[in-house]
Amino acid sequence: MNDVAAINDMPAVARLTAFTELGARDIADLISLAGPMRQLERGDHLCDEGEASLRVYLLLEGWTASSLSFASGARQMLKVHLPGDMLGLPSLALTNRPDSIVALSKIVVSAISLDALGRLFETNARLAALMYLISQEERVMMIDRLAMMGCGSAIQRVAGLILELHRRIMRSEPEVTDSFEHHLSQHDLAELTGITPVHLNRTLQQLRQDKAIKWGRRTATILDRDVLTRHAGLPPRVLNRDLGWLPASKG
Amino acid sequence: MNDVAAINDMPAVARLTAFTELGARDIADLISLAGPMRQLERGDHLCDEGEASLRVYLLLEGWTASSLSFASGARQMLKVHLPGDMLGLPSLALTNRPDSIVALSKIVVSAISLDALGRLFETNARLAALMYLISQEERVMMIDRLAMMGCGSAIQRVAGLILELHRRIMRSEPEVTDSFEHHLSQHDLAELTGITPVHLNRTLQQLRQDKAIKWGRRTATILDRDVLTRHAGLPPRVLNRDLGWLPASKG
DNA sequence: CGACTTCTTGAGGAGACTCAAGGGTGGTGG
DNA sequence: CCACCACCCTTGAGTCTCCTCAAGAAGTCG
Repeated sequence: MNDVAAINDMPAVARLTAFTELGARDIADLISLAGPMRQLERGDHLCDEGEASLRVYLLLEGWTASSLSFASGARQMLKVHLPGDMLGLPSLALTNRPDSIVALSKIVVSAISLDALGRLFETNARLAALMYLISQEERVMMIDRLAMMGCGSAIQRVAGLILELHRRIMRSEPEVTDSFEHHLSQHDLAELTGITPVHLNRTLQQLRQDKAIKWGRRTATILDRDVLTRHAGLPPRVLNRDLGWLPASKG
Repeated sequence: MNDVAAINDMPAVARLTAFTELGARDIADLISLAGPMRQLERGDHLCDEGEASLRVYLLLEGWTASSLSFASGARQMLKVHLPGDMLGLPSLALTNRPDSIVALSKIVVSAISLDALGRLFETNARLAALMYLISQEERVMMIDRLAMMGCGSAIQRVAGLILELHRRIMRSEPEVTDSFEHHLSQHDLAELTGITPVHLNRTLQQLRQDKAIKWGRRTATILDRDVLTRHAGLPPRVLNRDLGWLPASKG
């Protein structure tokens, strides 16, 4: 079982164990979710807005982004997904997907059938509750981004975004310290922060001049986290590991 | 049991049946979640950001809003909650609440203990999956608002917000058509849309001049939904009722 | 009636946008 | 290996939306 080996040491498991320990049975149930794998290249669309929402994916390798288009043609990039993230969950609630999912690098995803998801709720309440928690964590990330979009100057948005990215990357790749590889063009950053590419460029340069970051085409470095944090203006979010209310593990 | 009667015909149930039918057992399990009730007046804080997140609430009557403050002192209002909404769920994932919850009118809430929530996942997989779905629906609403904050002009944001509010109110109060009661000052609207009160006022007047809406202190009327929709630039979201994958109801 | 909050209106300024053009960088094919 | 092309980044100048500051009108409550 190549798939199992691939998933076992994967960020998808780490995403859950960030909250609490998993038993062998839990990990087995989690792995059993994963269906057929699929590879895509940078720029490929995994799915498009408006489509029926029949499937959910687990991102195994690479980066993707979900984005949304307005009638006017404007596009807003909603979120960058890193390995271990589930893709397309919000669509479950709707008849048609609200967003498109595009590969930002070469990626590997595993399709998850809705039936498998339904079965998980029946057979493993602890995992189900953990997935619920992850949904709430996603909501918190949206909350922070929404707040930065509403209140924030360009520099605040960019600083906040970089900090969030760095935090998430560090969680899935413990060897990463202040430097990390990324797959975002300045155009992508602009769509994520809701400012124009031109102005994003000037904003990045201001952060470079402040010696807060280095931002290269593929590598970014955080030079002064304090300056960034001060710009962002939000406290760091600490995951709750005090989860006595969760259903007990079955082993 | 006064509480039961109060909850039985409540928007909280409607929120779930918007997706699928519930059995008597499901409704009973849902009602058993509800703990002690609490009343607050407009302006009261149900909970404050930074606090430990020990409890979740179900909003039974009235309107609340969750908001978040920056180090700079700026405040962003994240969401308006209507009767039937659960309050404080995102906090479950964190040690400290990211947002404050404030009453926008006289409200009645019911506290839900985390233990009761955990038990629900063990005893009623269908309800658990439905609550998961509602979380995804909430994420979609955040997605739309995030997009409007990123791409949108002031008028676009305001139009989108009013449409969203109206849609949600109509769902919980079927007798409402184009006019509805609200509990939002212009200052609140400004914090929700991320623009200044002064500019919000001018934006409202523009919408009034276009004969798109009436916006009074307590009553709003949608005069021309098409104009609003065109301004908002997003398609309406239709809930998915094709949910064969959900665990079966136990009766 | 008076004190308060909320809404409205005006004028000037700043941040972000648009349009436009020039310079790097990486990839492809001859 | 070099030439070419496409894409991405960078920089400049002018404009517009939205913000800030400030004061006045209108509605609300005791």
